[in-house]
Amino acid sequence: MQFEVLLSLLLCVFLALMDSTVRDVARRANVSISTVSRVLNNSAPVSEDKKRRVLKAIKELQFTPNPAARSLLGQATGTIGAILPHITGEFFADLLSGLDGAIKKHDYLLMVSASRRLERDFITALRGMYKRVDGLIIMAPELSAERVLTLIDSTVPVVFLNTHSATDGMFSINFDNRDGMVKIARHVADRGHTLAAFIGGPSDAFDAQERQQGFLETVPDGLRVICYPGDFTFESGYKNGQKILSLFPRPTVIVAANDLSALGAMRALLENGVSVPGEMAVTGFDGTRGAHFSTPSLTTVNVPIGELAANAVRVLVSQLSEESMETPPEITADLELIVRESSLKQYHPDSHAVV
Amino acid sequence: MQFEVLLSLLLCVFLALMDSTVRDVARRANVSISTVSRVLNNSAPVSEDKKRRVLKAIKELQFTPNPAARSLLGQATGTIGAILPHITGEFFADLLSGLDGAIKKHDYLLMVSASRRLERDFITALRGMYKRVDGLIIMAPELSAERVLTLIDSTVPVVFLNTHSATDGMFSINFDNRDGMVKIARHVADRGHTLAAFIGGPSDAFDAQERQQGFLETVPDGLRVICYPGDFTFESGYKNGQKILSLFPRPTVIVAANDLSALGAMRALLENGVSVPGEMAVTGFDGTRGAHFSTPSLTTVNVPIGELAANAVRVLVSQLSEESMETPPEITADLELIVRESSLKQYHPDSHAVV
DNA sequence: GAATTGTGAGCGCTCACAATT
DNA sequence: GAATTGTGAGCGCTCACAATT
Repeated sequence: MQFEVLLSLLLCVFLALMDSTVRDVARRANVSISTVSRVLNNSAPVSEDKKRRVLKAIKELQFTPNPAARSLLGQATGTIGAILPHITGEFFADLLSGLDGAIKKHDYLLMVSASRRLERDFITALRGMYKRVDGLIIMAPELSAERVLTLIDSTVPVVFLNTHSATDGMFSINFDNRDGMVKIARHVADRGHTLAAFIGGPSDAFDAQERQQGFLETVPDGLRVICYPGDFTFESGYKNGQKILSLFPRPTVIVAANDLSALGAMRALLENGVSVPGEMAVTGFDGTRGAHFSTPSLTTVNVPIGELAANAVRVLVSQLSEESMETPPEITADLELIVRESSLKQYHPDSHAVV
Repeated sequence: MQFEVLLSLLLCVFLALMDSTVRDVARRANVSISTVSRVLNNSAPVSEDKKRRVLKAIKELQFTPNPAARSLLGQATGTIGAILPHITGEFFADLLSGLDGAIKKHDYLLMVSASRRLERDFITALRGMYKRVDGLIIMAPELSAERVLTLIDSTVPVVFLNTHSATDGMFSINFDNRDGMVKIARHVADRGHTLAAFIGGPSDAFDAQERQQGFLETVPDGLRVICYPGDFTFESGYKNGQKILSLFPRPTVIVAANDLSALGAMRALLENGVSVPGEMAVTGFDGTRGAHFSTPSLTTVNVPIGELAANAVRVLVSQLSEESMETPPEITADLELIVRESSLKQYHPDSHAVV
C-alpha cells in the first residue's frame, strides 16, 4: 500500500516535469479533449463523474493551458499593456504600482514599457505589444491621444491617462493640472508674496503647459513672476534654484511644476544657507511621498495616483468584457492643495524689498 | 494617374484596418506562404524579385506576425518576466527601469508583477507568466532560490537577483550586503561613536539579515549597539527614530538597513530639533537618489542597481540564445561606501556620556 | 427528444519534405 | 544536381456540428 502511494507520487513528479497538453489530460481522464476544454472553460455541462476525472488528471499532470494557443483562437491574452514616459521616479513608480495592483485584481497580467518621451521608443513599444495585449493604458503627455491613435494600426481598446485629447469619446482619465496650479497661485498670493520664480516642466508636455498657464493666469497683478524652463527632474530644480538665488531682487517663493524639481530647488536653497520658508518659500506639484518626507515638508497639490490607476484599469477592463459603460468615458479628477512647512510663512508686500 | 495613387492609398488604409496574415501577404505578393515565412525569418534564400514583392506586400498590408502563432511553434514569446517584491519605492523603481532599458536593448518585452512579499501573490504571478515569457528574473529575498524553483513547474530559465541560494550552479546576480554593512560599521567606529542604534529590515529577508549580521559582527567592543526591528519603509524609520530619541543615554548614530528607513529616522530627528550630524549621525544603505538629495545628504552604501539589472538581463538573454556562458553564472557585486554630510562629524569616546 | 459526449476543422504560423526550375 | 519554391502537417487549443446515450 505504502509502495503504491510512493509510486504514484513519483509518477506525478515525472509527468509534471514535461509540459502537458489537453491531449494528455484527456487520455489520462479517459475522455475527449473537448470535454477537457469544457471543464476548463465551464462552457458546457459535463457529467459529475467525468468532471472529477478531468480535474484529477489536471492536478496530477499540473496542467496549465497554453496561453498562446488560447489567444490564437479567441484573441484574449489576459494581458494589459502600459506605456508610460518613464518608470523611474516616484510619480511613475507609484502609478505603475497602482496599475499592477488593479490589474491583478482583475486577473490580468501587466506588460510595461517606458517611452522615455521618444516617439521612436513609443512606436517600438506599441509594435511590440501588438497582439500580445488585450488593451492598452497609455500616458503620453508629450503626444496627444489623436497622435497616438494614428500610430496604432490595429483596433485594441485604449485608455489614456493624463494625455491631451481634443476629440470627444476617448476613454481618458485625467486630472485637472490647471486647477491644481490655480490653487497654488491663490495660496502663494494669500501669503503676500510679490515676486515669484516659476520652474516649468518640459515645454512639449501638455501637463507642464497647463500647470504653467494655470499659475500665470491666476496670479494677481501685484505678484510678478519670472519663469525658468525645466524638465521635471531634481537636477533641473537644483540648477534653477541656484540661478534664482543670484537674482536681485530675490523672489520670496519658488513655484515648481512638480515635486521633484521643487525638492531640487529646495536643496539648492538649503545648501546655500537660505532658510525655507523663512527667507524663501517653495511649492511643488504631485503629492509624492518625497514631498511629505522632506525637511521642511513641501507644500504641494495631491494627485491621487492610485485612484487614477485603478480608474484606468477599471474603464479598460469593462471595455474588454464588453459591458456597457455606465460611467462617462472621460474622467477628470480634482486635486487637493496640501499646505506644509515649506510655504507656511506669511510675507508682506514690502518685505522682499528689504532683502 | 493622380486618381490611381489616391485609390491605392485608400486601398492600403482599408487593408491595414483589418489584421492581415501571412496568407494575405502571400496572396498579394503572389507567392506561397512559406516564402513569406522565409523572408520574415530570413531562414532560407529567396530570389530578389520575390523578396521585394513580399516586403512590399508586408508594408502595404502593415502586416505584423501574430506572436501567439509563433510562440505556439517555437515557444519563443519575445517576453521576459520579472517578479519583484515591490514596484514602488526608489530602489525597485530604479531596478525596474534598469530592467526595462536592458530588455529593450535585446528586443524583448517586459512583463512585471509585484509579489508584495506574499507567497500567494508570488505563485499567482508565476502561474500567470507560465508560457507567456521565455525567461524569468526573480528577486525574492524573503524566499530562497531553492524554494522558488520548487514553485516553478516548467523549465523556464531563471536568473535570481539578490535572492539567497545555497546550491551551486544557479544563475544569480547578487551584491555583497554583508560587506556593505561591514564598511558602514568601520566608518561608524572610525568616527568615534560608542553607542549606536540599528534599524533592521524585515526579519525574513535574507538581505536584511546579512546587513544586520555584517554590522553586528564588525562593530568593535567599544561600540554598543541597540537593535530595532523595521521593514525597510520610511515609516518604520520614522517611528524607530522617535523611540531612539527617548533613550538615555542617547546613541550618537543611527545605522539603518536601507536608505528609506534612514531618511525616516532622520526626519524624526530633524522634526525634534536634533541636528544631524551635530548631535546624531545617520547612515543608510542602497545609494538611492533620495539619499543624495536629502538635507543633510545621507551617508550610504551604493548598490549599482542599473548595472545589476543589466547583468541579470544579459545572463538571461545569453541563456535564451543558448550561447555558452563565458562568465560564471554567479555574480556578486562589490559595494562602495559613500560618505556624506549625515555622518561627517567626529565623535570622541567620551562625548556621548555628557549628552 | 433532451442531455451529454466526441469528431474534425481551423486560429496563424514554421518546418520537413517534395516538387519545381 | 544545386538553387529556389510550394505542399502539407502540426504546435495546443476552442468551437460548430454530429453522434451518442
